[in-house]
Amino acid sequence: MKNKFIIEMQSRGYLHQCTDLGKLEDICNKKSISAYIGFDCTASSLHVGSLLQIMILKLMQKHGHRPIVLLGGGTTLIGDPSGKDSTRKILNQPEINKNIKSIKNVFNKILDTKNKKTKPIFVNNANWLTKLNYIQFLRDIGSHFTINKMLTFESIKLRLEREQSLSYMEFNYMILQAYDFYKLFKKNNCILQIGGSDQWGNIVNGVELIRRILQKEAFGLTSPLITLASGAKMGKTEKGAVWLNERLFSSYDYWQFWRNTDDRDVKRFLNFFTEIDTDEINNLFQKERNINNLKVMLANEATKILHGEVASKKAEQTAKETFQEGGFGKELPEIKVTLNDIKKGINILDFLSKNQIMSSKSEARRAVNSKGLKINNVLIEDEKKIIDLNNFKDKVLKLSYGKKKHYLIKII
RNA sequence: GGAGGGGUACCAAAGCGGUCAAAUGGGGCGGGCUGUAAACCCGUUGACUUCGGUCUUCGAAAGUUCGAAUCUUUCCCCCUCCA
Repeated sequence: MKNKFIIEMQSRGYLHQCTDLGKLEDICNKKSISAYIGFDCTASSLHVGSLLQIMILKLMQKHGHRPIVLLGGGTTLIGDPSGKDSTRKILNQPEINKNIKSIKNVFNKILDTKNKKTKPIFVNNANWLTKLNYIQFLRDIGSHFTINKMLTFESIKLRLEREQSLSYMEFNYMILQAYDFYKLFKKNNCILQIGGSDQWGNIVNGVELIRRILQKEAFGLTSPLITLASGAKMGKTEKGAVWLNERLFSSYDYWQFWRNTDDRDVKRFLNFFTEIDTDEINNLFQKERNINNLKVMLANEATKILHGEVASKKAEQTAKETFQEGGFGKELPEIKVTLNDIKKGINILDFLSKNQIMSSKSEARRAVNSKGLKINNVLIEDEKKIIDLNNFKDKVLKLSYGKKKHYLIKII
């Protein structure tokens, strides 16, 4: 029997594979379930690459199910070999704990933490993994895995085929992930693990472990790998990776990231990254002639979900002022300078390289020579240009590099 | 353990004594066109510069030479084949 949650998973394009979709639907129809997704804690923030997973958790909540967010404090100590050509940098526990704390903020922003019934549960697998007894673990869990089978998994096979070294430590990752699922199944009655399509093998292992040890059925479900129309990896901008933490990637830049979506990706992204109804999205595409309006909508909605309505509005307003009116949008990145420095006058090249707008004076020089730099919308053609008080209006100056990068230089 | 091949800029890959800050392609960045899109076209892509040049780079170190990415030695790493 069809289930609303699963139907929406499908219509939004979140669903790639499931161990037993029919049965899962039956269960979802009868009761609300708990499902978990594990997240890697190698950085102090997740980036848009993880956003799809988080949106799935959000969708669960919408349909009355409870998400469990596993912050892999334990597994990050090992490093998942899936989709990696080489061993990852190994972090120590204090670093990981710091990352977990920082990453948690994002979930609290995106997910609904008010509704008691669907409030997310945060777990850290370091709590059980670091306490394991090696011999006991080998006997209880290790005995259920055969090397023969493990060698057939894509993540392992690939590394072996390419003759890239795979340490015994990494080889154990999938067992640990399977154990996580087993643990959560027992402890939190979590019957479903969700992940990206690259996690399929790891997830299935967990499902099988639960069946072997407990003779109970658990489910696995994966989301598709997001590919960009251009073929590039999602989540790169001229400012680097698109982080979800505001401290690393401002809400204005985040808005811009979505605003700059390729035409061909807009529809999919509206489904993936906003809560607009799928039918409504189809409708919009029929009615709206100007796809740019839909990009603005995408940017507004996506930013709202992560950074809130106020930030989203501000970003939209700034974009309008900056791009349509050529003005000074309030949310543009700010660079502060002292009145004294400006009175003395500062060479444009020195200014650019000292404030990290450019990585070197040579780069700054190139920018000027290729007509890429503007002050207050006026092209700078002389690399000897001195910035002084005359360039400021009300203590503010707008510096533009290319068409998309704008900065407000403020005198403090 | 034996035999061979190789490590060059963000990536791939040429160069194999001077004309090499290093061909070419991809990527990045800037410009043009446009719609803050795509495609396409042009430019650019080590640092510093008084724009004359100067300095640091071709796995690491030492050496040969007027001169080395290019030759020699040692070391480190990777790959292929044999055991």
